[in-house]
Amino acid sequence: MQQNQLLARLPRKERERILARCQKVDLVFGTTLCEPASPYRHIWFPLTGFISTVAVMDEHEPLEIRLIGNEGMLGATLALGIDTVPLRAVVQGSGTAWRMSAAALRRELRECPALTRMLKRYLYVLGAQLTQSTGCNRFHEVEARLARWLLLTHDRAPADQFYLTHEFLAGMLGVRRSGITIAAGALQERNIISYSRGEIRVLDRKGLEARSCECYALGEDDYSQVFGRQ
Amino acid sequence: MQQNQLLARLPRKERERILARCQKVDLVFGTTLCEPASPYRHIWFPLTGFISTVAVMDEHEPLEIRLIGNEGMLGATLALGIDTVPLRAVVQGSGTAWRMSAAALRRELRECPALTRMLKRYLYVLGAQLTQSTGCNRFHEVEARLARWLLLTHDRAPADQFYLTHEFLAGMLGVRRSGITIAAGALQERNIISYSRGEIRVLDRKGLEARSCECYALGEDDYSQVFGRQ
DNA sequence: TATCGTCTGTGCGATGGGAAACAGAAGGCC
DNA sequence: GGCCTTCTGTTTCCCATCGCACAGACGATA
Repeated sequence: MQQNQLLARLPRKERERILARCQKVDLVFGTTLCEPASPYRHIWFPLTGFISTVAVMDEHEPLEIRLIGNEGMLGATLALGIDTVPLRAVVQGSGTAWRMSAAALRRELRECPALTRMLKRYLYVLGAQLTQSTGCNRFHEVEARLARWLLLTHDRAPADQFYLTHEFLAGMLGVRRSGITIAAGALQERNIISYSRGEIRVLDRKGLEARSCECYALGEDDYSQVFGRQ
Repeated sequence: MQQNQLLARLPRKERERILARCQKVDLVFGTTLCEPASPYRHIWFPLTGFISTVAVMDEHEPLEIRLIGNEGMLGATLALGIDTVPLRAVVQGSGTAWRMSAAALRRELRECPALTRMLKRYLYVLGAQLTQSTGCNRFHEVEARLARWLLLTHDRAPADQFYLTHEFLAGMLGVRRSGITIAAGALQERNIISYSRGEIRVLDRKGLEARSCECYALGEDDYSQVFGRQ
């Protein structure tokens, strides 16, 4: 089983120390892990599951802000010394994760500089990706944004296939359900994906990259520039 | 002249220590202070001037990400241990600022926990506001976003009047120039603002707040919840 | 006073997407 | 097999905004 990539980048000693404070838990699709404005109780390092954070807007469906898979973690803002959850977090793909209490994380942040350093770098990348998304939401069309989003999901999912209804995708991207039907239909037409009743399968990863906006690639670059390739 | 609000929140001793490392400089409208991907050479705490950070997008005018006035600073990401400038920064309103070398900031971050603590809080607020903007760009209409943007500018400008052409505003909000003409015309119609050849005057602050989307108020709330009122 | 550049007002067709509704298709359940 | 729910395909109408173009207005400068 693949390790969480943030933990994998810690020196062995620190990693073991952190893992000793973690429990392995199941992430169950649809579970809400935390609600904004409440204090963090736990933080998560996904392994095979993945989590989505969403902004709850007045008069709109919640809008997806980012996806967290084994490349990242939920709860990094604790490293800023503020305990309040900024966004709702919901399990997007079932699987496993390491979970740690917020109190333990705070303790480890005090005593483990390598962890602090890593979380700070991660926060920098988050900021960059958030910025990217701001522009993406403003300028890019549904099909390109859908392609980007499917790529992000594909990277984090353990298989080429995952469960996502049009309705759900529409909520995430902040567009109409039928807008997704059109865009997804166009991708299916080109044999880039196939889907049926929520089961989406990525057939042509390169094709998906070609139909996506540049925001996908730029976000990946940000991550690997800060953390180094693999 | 009013102090920078972040510095004002430091304990007196630390503040004086920081100020001893700063020079007072003029911010000149239109000057580019830093370009993305280069290392920070200086950081700025605006006093009467204000700075805008913009994301440079392929195939689009740069999109404004945030405005920095005396409530904030440029260069906070240095507290994350990464020296690279994430966004282009341009002077938006002439005035003054405290400027400090990046090297001095790094030194002070090591030796002054109160400064570190403050910058981390500030970064948290930035993240929250960035999130807000993502949704705002996605859902809200030009007039509401314009009103929000004028409020942000009004808060940071030393007077009720400032220089902003429609062309410029259009670039900031990522819309057509004539879209601004329409929206600004509607605000002028209601005697909320007046303008002529780039000189915009806020006549009715409350009215502007009423026409703005909720994002303005939410962003202010984030700031004051983290830092406390006044 | 004449000229020029900048800034603003306005009008046109085109378009991506929003809102709502409905029909068909595929599974699950009895 | 029959029924119901969920998911998807599609249509119609509508609107905000785009892209573009052009005209008017104002200020500066000669």
